[in-house]
Amino acid sequence: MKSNQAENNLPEPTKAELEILQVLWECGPSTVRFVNDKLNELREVNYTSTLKQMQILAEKGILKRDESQMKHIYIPVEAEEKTKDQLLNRFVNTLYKGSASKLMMQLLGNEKTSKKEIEEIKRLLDSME
Amino acid sequence: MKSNQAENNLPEPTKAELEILQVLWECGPSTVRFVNDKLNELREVNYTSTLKQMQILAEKGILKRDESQMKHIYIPVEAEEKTKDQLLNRFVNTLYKGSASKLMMQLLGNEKTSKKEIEEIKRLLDSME
DNA sequence: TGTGTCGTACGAAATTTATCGTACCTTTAA
DNA sequence: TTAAAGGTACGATAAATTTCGTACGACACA
Repeated sequence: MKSNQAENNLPEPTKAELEILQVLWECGPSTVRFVNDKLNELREVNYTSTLKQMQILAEKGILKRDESQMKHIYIPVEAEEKTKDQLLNRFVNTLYKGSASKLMMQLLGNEKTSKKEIEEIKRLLDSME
Repeated sequence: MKSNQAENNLPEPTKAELEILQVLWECGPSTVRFVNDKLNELREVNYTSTLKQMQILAEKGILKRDESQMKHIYIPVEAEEKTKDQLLNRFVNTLYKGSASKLMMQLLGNEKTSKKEIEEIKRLLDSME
């Protein structure tokens, strides 16, 4: 008995589910075959594994699908931005007690964050006036 | 067969493990009893569950422990910042293709991020010259 | 010197997540 | 009109994570 509902309503996608969402976000509504091929560019996955995942995603209400054709087309219910927002919120809450600026500090102190990125961020903020 | 090694060396902490790390980060080196009490302020967990988790954490090399007393004292091996860095990197890579500025944009567009936070971030950046 | 309390060790069950095998239906082309 | 290719459905299994029960050793103290 564990609810795990997001602040709005949809359950948090798992790792494997997120992988699939990424493909759909990048490529738009797709068939299982297409998504599976994409995934196999990175790692080996059986077609039916991907199928099952996408069916689960649909059950959970994270994806909806067009069944009018034999090749079902899967579509994310929520926009990419909205889902990422949820994940980001969860992340900030968990690791930085909800403080975005704390996260920023971490980001800026992170050697993996390039000078170029930092410049880009500044530009963004300036243009926000 | 799944390695799941971070860019440096330590395996990624799981959810339950992260909960424990947070307590240790906040309160410093602690006994199982103490950590378990802390966790129970939020949710019900059996003492031995926490014990087991912390033993696993120690096995994995994420925690070390002082066994000189009967009440073992557990201590994170890596500094809080370093571990969070890893998690943040993974997060940015996964969701934003490694672009910190993309994450920033998401953060700034996020209604949960307050004006006050945004001001704070700007101050940070300005003081970074 | 018991006996209750508090500690660790650790196997095993429960849960969650991920992967796959098999059945079976549809379409297509020889 | 059938065989092959390719689709969905779905239970079962595997793998990873989490939780817990039980055993047993240290210590305090009546």
